[in-house]
Amino acid sequence: MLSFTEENYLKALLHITIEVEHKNEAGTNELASYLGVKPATATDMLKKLKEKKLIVYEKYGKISLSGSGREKAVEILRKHRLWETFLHEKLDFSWDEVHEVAEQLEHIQSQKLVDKLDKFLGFPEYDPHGDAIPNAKGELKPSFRKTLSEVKEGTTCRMVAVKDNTVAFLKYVSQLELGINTHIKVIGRQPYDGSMEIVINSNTIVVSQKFADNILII
Amino acid sequence: MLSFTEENYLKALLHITIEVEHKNEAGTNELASYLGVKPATATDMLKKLKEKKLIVYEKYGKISLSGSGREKAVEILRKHRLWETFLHEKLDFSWDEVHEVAEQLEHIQSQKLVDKLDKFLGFPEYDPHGDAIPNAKGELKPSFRKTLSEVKEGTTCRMVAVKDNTVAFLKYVSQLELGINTHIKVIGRQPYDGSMEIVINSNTIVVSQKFADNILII
DNA sequence: ATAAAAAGTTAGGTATATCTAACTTGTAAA
DNA sequence: TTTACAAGTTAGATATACCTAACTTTTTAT
Repeated sequence: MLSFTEENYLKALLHITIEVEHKNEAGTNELASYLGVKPATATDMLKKLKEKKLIVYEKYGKISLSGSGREKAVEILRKHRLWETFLHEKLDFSWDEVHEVAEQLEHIQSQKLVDKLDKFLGFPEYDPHGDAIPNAKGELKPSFRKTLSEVKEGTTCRMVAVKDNTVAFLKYVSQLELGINTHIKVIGRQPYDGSMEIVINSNTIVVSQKFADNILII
Repeated sequence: MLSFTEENYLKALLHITIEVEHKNEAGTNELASYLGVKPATATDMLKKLKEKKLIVYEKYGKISLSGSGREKAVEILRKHRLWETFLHEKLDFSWDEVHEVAEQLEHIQSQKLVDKLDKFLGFPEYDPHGDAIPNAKGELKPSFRKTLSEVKEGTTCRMVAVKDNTVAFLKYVSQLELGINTHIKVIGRQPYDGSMEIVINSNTIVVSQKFADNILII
C-alpha cells in the first residue's frame, strides 16, 4: 500500500514525463518544484520509490517510472479524472472547481469504489477538461491534439481540453465563457508576440500566445 | 484545519460519549481501545486536543467534547453518513460494505462537496443503517429507539437501524436477509440467556441476546 | 484503611515527510 | 580546459503519530 505522498510523487512523475512532454524522464529539481517541496525532500523520496522498484533512478541521474510505477500512477490518474467527471456531471461543480477536490478523492483506497463509480458515470472516456480517462485495464487513449496556437487564420475549430489546470487559468477560461465543444474562429495572429484575435460566442477578443498554448482543439 | 487523526479522535469521542450511551464522558483506555491504539498514544493526542480547546479534560480525569469539538465531530458524522447513503443508493454498495469506504471519504475537506452531495441525495434524514444524518446546521435528530431485546413476546416490530457497525455483524444481518424496514415478529424469549425466537420473512430463527441488543426497531 | 488492581501518564524511541545548510557532482561558458 | 554555476545529495533538525517500559494516580475490595 502506497502512502498519500508516494502516490503524489508517482502522479507528478507521470505528468512530467508523459503528459507534459513525451521526454519520459524528469530531474530532481523539476519534480520538487512541481510538487512544491525542496529538492532535498524529493531526493529522500526518490530513494524510497527506487527501493520499492517504482522508479528507475541512479544518484545524480534522471528519473523515470518503472512498469509497476507507471501502472500505479495511471490508476491514480484514472481515479482523479473519474472523480472530476462525477463532480462536474453529477454534483454541478464548475469546471475550475473540480481539480482540487479530485486531488483529495483520488487517494481513496477501494477498487470496488472506482469500478462502481466508473459504471455509475457510464464508462466515460473523457473528463470535464476533455482529457482522456484511462480505462480499467490502464489503457490511456493517446490524444493527438493541437493547441489553439497552431490553428491557421480564418479557420474555425472546437475546444476539447485544456493543458493547464491552475485555478487562475481555469477561472480565466470560465470568464470567457469558453468550455468543452465551444467553437473558436481564428481571425488573426500578431507575429511580434504570437497573440491571437479570435471569435468566441460572437465576441471578438484578443488572447496571448501563452493562453492559446494551453487550449487544446480539434 | 484538523488532521485525519485528530478527526478520528473527535469522532470516536462523539461515538462513545453520545451515540453509545448518553453518559457524556469517556476514559483514556476506553478511547484508545475503541481506536485500536495504546493508551499512551491517546494521552498524547488528548493533550493536543485540549490545547486546541476541542475537549474538556484534566490529567487523570474523564474526557468530554467541548462545544467546538462536538461541532467538528458532528460535521464528520454528517459526512460519513451522507457518503454511506451515496455508496448504497447510487453505487449499489451493499449494506455491510459502505462503512469502511465512508471512513475514508468522511475526511475529504470541502464544504461545497458536502452541501452538493446532500442536495444530490435529496437531503436524506437517515443513512443506510437507519441512523439519523445531522443536517447542515449540525442538528442531529435524537432517535428514541428500542432494541429488539426490549420487544414483548407476540409483538411485531420493524427494523430501522443497527447499533454495531462491525463487518462480522453486518454480514450476519445480510445473511438473515434482514434490512431496514424488515418486519420482525417476536415469538418467545429464553429467560436463561436472553436468546430470542423470531420470525423474519416467514422464517422462524433463534438469535442471541447480543444480536438482539444491536438491532434497533420501532 | 490499606493493599492490590485498574486506569492513566511520562520518558524515550521509531517511521514518515518535511525543512535548512553545507557539501558533491555535472555541465556549460569563457 | 578549467572554472563557475546549476543540479543534486547528505547531514542534522522538526512535527506527527505511533510504540514499549516504567512510573503515578485512582478505584475497588477485603
